[in-house]
Amino acid sequence: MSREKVLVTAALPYANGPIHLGHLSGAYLPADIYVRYKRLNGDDIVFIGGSDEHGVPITISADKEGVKPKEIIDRYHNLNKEAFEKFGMSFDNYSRTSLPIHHATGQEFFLEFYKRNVLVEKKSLQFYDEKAKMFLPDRYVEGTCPNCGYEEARSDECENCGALYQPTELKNPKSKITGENPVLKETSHWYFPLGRYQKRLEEYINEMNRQYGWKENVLNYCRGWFKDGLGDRAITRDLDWGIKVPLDSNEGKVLYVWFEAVLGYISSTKEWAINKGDENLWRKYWQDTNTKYVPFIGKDNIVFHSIIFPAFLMAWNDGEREKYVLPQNIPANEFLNFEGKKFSKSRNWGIDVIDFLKLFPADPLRYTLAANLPETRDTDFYWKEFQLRNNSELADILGNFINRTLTFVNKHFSGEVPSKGKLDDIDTEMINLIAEYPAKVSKLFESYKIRDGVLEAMNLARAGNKYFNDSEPWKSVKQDKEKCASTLNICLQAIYTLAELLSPVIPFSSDKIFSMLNAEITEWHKCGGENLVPGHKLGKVEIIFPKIEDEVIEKQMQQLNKTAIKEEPKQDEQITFDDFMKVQLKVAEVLSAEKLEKSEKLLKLKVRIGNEERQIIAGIAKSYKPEDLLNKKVVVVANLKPAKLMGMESQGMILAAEDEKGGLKILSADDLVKSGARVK
RNA sequence: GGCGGGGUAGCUCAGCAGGUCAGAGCAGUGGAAUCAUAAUCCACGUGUCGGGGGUUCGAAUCCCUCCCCCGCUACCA
Repeated sequence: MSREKVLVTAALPYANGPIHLGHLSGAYLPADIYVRYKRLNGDDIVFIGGSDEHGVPITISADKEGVKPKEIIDRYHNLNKEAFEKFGMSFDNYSRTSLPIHHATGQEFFLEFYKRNVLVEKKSLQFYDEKAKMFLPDRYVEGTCPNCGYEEARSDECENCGALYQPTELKNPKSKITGENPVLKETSHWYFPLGRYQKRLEEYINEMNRQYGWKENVLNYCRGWFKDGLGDRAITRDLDWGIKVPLDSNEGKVLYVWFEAVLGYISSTKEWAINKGDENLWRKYWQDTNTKYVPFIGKDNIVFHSIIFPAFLMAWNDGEREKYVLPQNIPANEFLNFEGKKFSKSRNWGIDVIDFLKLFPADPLRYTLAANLPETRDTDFYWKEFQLRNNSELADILGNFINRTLTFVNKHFSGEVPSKGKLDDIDTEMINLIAEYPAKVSKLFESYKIRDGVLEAMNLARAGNKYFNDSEPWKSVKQDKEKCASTLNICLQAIYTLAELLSPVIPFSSDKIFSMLNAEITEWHKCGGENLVPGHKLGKVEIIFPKIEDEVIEKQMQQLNKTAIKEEPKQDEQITFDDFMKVQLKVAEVLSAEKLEKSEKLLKLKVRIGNEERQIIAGIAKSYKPEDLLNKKVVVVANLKPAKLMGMESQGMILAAEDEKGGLKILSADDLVKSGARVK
């Protein structure tokens, strides 16, 4: 196969928290295995990563801790970089989007689009803090909810009653920064017109899929987006933290993080080129149609890499300047869950990479994750499975095969590779089998079936054990030393092959195996041949994969359950009489009812509770016609906080129960009961 | 409610351009062997492929419908 030029990127982790095992499974580990394999395969490959360091969540974290955003991003950038290094990620460059080179790249794209009139400008009213001299993002404004009177409501939504409204409706707005009353001021923002590229994007994806076979999950996500239709997306924000919009008239504006983060791949490659001493080297990858660009990501990132980023690059390529390559394939993975549930920082469910690697070496984790990558659907990480993969696969099958072979050679052949003599069928079959492996595993890796490739490689260790057993060298050593020598020679070659085939997966252990063999790794396609010559002196034997004891795993599981934050109380939890009496159920009489336009399910009702009249919006239009309800006596929750539905205030809730067919039946009261009577 | 993803052996998962597709690994049972980290090797699975209906000569694989789980989301009451 001819040498390929490959550009691999792995999703930029957001520098607002530590990465966990799920991130590794989604993007980083498969990317790293692929890249390590491609390097051995002799391909011209560059592997790019970095931290995504802009955006509002980071400024909020900073505010919460009373520190500058820089402190947050430095902390997590360094933490995650260290975690990646310990995990064995072999990035050629791990950059960060706060660097000048990235700011320049983001601005260059913006200006290019701006000058060529690709962008659309839209004006809107937004809160402006005159003291701080800045526009305030939604989350920086607080005020009194126009609906329920809650005093700490956000500018466009109330956390208390759930109402949504325009910022102009908010009462007593206050800036969270200065405490001053902000004024509404006109601001303009730039939008990227994704819709203009939809047709070309669809063609691009269809063509790539036709040629390279994209994954079903990726195609489905794209189809969903296309079906809804792509619209304009704002690419600027009124914020201080981020890349400045490079226009004089746009003081105080930055590029929206989603616009510039994907460009981080490009700027990180630029940084790599500079470090390499050739500042234009990055162009050789990004701006050459022969490059195979493969971004590894998790499913949450599909839209950015299959639609938005390609649209940017198309827009750029429509101009006169050097053209960029678009992704050739996007091997996005689903998610890894943890012990049956989603990773959750707030519930303290899961484990961070950095913490995991304090407890266990990287390779058993890499192998366990690789053997169960969420390539076709969500999968789970279980502590028990981790132990099992380590003990019964890495230690018992692979480790033991290596150990039994090497100790045997040490004992009977003074630690030197024995020569092959006359071969039996079983020997030639094994030699042929070994020789098939590099291509076999290669084929799977090339089609991004990383999991299958890893498991297939491990099968060679199983075959090795079988061959060893069937050949019975412990017998032949006494009766037929030549046959015994052949057996051990072949086993050693198999170990060499295994060390190489598995080196992308368990690089640290692979190095150890090579040093035990006292040999160097070779090109991928050669590793299935005879790489250890007779008489070659082997290195010192050691145990590569110690077993993990039950107690160690149990301790982790206990730890997890102890620190996990309990979920909501169960539904069958009992409540006290007082609890029940907090809910005021009253009989109400329906005075009028009408269907709400534009709503499938909602009816607007006027009811009388005693002397009081109320408006209630009820989601029962599918089961009742307005006239069915007139003068009916129904049961309502009288002290429910009002809520806004479809812009109409609902001041209560009508009790209804679902019938067998999924329709709703209202609970009605006997005619003798007076309106306003308490139900208890 | 909408959208998306799933429901296949005890467990974790493959298979899903319809015809050796009823699978792998682990666990379990029985046996062989003893070089090795008590590690290996061999043999053994009657699973309604979530339920029901349909298309077809033939469906886990296509269509319809229902049930359940997960994620995102909404005019949840």
